[in-house]
Amino acid sequence: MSGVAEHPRLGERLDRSFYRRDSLEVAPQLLNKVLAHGAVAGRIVEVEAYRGEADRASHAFGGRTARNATMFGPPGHLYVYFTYGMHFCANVVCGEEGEAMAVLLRALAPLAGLEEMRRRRGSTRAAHDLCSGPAKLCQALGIDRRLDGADLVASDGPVALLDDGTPPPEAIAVGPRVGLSRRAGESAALPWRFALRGEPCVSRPAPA
DNA sequence: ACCGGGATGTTCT
DNA sequence: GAACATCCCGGTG
Repeated sequence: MSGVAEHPRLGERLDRSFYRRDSLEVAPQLLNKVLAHGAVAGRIVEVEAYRGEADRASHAFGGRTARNATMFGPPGHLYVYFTYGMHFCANVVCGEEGEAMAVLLRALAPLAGLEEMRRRRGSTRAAHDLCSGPAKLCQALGIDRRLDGADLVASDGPVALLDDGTPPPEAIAVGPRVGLSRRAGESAALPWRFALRGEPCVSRPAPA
């Protein structure tokens, strides 16, 4: 049974065709969409595009492995990975199967289930800090490795990406991706991070 | 405000 | 053994 079905007013699921495009095109269009896991949901305010085996910053660089298998699969699925010994991060798989394109979800503005978020994240936290980072939002929504590969399009999928009718953002801040290391090389400077301008829930201040 | 280090374990060299 | 698409807390200015 899907928890999302208990809250149909949050919006309508995006369909497969939404994801079947270059991650650079999908990324800015994910802003203002809604990510929901059960009764807990937030509006997407910050994302980053990763673009397949040629992208030195991507987990897909160097080809398919056990960890990144979901990225090489069909679009419209969730790629969840574990990092730094304690955190999970979530991506949306884009493009065509085998292209290994994805969009990292970096921050949400909390919409529903704030009590549950606070219980998972720690009760002393301000609302704007519940989902203001890629690992924070996974913790707040209860997303972990069990949800790697979850289908975002299937009506009974445990995680949903929804359009709730909010219009596309008027002002999008664009800048370099966050947290990349030496291996990323020159691609670390590419402006593939997108955020809502003036949004308090982003993981760090929007670039100029 | 900024900066540094520790937590913690999976993945890849 | 090193690196890691991070986060949190405690130091200093």
